[in-house]
Amino acid sequence: MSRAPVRQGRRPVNAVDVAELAGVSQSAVSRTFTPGASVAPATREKVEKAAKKLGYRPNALARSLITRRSRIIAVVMAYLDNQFYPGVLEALSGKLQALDYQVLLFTSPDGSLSEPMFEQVMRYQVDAVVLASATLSSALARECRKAGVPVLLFNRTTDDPDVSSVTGSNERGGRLIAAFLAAGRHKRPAYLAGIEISSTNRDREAGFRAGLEAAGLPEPLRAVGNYTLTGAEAATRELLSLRKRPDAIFCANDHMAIACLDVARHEFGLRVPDDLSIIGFDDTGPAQWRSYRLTTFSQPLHPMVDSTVEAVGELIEQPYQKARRTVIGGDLVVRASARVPRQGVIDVNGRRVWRSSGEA
Amino acid sequence: MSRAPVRQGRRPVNAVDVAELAGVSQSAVSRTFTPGASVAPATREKVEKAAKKLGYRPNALARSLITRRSRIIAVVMAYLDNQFYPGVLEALSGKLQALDYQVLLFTSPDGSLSEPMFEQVMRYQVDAVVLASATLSSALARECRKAGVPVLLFNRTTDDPDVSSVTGSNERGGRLIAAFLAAGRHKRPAYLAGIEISSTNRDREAGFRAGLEAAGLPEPLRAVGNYTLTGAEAATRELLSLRKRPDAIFCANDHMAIACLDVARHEFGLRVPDDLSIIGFDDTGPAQWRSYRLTTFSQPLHPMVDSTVEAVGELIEQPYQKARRTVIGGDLVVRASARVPRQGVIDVNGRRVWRSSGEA
DNA sequence: AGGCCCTTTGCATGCGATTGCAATGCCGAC
DNA sequence: GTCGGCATTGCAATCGCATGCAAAGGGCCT
Repeated sequence: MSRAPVRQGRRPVNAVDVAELAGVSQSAVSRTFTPGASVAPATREKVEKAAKKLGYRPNALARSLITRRSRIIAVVMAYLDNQFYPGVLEALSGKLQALDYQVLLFTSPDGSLSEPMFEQVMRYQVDAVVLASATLSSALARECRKAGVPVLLFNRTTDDPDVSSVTGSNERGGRLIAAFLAAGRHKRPAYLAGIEISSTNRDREAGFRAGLEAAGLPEPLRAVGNYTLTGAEAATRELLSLRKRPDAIFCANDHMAIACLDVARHEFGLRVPDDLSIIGFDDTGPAQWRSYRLTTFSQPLHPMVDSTVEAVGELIEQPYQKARRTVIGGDLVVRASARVPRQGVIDVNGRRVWRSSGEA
Repeated sequence: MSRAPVRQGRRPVNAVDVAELAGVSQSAVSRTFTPGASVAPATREKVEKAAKKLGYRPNALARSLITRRSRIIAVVMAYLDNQFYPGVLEALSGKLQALDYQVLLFTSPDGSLSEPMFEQVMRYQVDAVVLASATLSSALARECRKAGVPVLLFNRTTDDPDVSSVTGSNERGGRLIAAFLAAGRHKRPAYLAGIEISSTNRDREAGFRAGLEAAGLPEPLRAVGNYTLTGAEAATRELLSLRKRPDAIFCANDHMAIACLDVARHEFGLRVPDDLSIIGFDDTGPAQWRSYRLTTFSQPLHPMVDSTVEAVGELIEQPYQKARRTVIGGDLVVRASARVPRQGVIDVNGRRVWRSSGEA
């Protein structure tokens, strides 16, 4: 067996090499690899043959230098242990790839886009930045605008009115959950909060409180889980150790709801939903697992991602248009972790969903 | 409030602009942004002030063009719903970022590196390719070598002796699990297979069979789950519907073990581990959740990722060295999904771990 | 004061492509 | 036969930065 031919430290082949072999100019080579450029079929054929022979591939970096378009999108993520985000990442990456965009991934331990990380993002001339699960200081938002790089917030918003975002219906979800609990004759609701300053937490809680008040229920008991498993466990213990414990806990996301449910069942020996109702948010994979069967408000992955990709495309074409804030609808998916009201549960595409009487 | 200044479609600032403002040459600007270059402190200061004023950032793409190093690593992934991989991705990305490498993410629906995707990878001049959860045809491996791009297989191997890889101890893990089941007096073992052609599945099964034989147990019953949730559910139903059902199932990964456990408990009403022992592989997050408490063989994330990063670094420095195949050790972590032998369970850093008598 | 050496600086070139412009060639029409 | 027009093609400039080389500057020693 002979070893495969190896280009040991040699200069990689470029358009000039191909041009020489094909007996044409370097421009011709460039044009055969540029969709829509003017090349005679015969020329194109010669070039393609030479290119294949030499193993030539256009250098995307050099191209970006001159076109000022890298076709790279920066995606900033954290909390990949919350199943919601791997799903987002997979969908986002797949859809961007289909449009011939590449994803440059940045992960941030604490969920914030740090200054040095931001600097790297900018150096790579990305065409846009998608921030999922990362807080963006308004200083950095301004930096981006200054540099002409569109930014899109995924699953969070900010006060800055010039920053576009795509989110689920956090406020409405919280409100609906309150109504659902009220309809299920719960008396002592609790809220298990995520990261206090996050917009998702703020909006879900605001909706929940508004809904409780509208239903004539008391203010919720409250503990903070910071969107982490251990945080949620501790918060659950706190709530369930109360003299008068809650009969329902709305957890600000599924990730925490799972921890909450496990603690309730296995540490406190409670039956769910007989002794305690637990509701989540997101409808991630594990929410559907047989051991949990969470009742939860869904954030539909694909619509959210589709909308994100669309918005990114528009922002790249027209960087300075008005910010667009897209809110994607969701449903209160009824499974087995919360007591079910007598009325309002309907069937939608094989899923059980709850609609309050006030809604269509 | 005045709007932030916006560089509407204007040329971004480059090193020449900075040089002019600072009253130095463009080379000086380049040097102050190149670690280790020779610049007088006074010059550096002038340049830095000018750069800050103009909001200058070096163009990494232009730099790559000349240095022939993009500092971009392509990472190819699939199956992000198996929690093992998001963890890998997060760790890998974090560690590469710390070394000033960027991650260009490619996701592949079916886990294989397709031809057009490969083409994109190559066009972006990545310094190396890490394939996790993707099969690499040996044709493509040869292409990479030809182009001088190092490839590293994560959690899989290939027959090609020239391709480096980092894996867990699949064979040993399978063998140890067999010994563990034998020590626990199980009589009818079963194997729930992953993707048949994957190296992980092959090695785990080979080890398992060897171990069973060594222990004098019969060949395992067998069904295929293809590393998917629904596949594993179906496979479990198949196994548990057998006239003489198994008393232990080794699932080729945790992802499937969870589906297996749920089906056993909730569809067949079996008590685990009293009626049936279930063992997984990977020790991912959900394996530790209270509802599952899987006994499983661990693939230690950080050692595996560290080794990967190290190997990538070496391959970039010395692309044509001999392939290195690293195998990272793991432990049989004892939790509650399998009957525990009387002997051999010891405590390691607060984790219960099983050691066969044949081992150190 | 002169010479030597080391540090710092600028000049100029090149990395691999895209693209406006002008030149070329070929075609049919008159 | 000549010319207009269109499709192709090549030339050359350009994108933003790195870097070899030579020149300049400064400090120190004799």
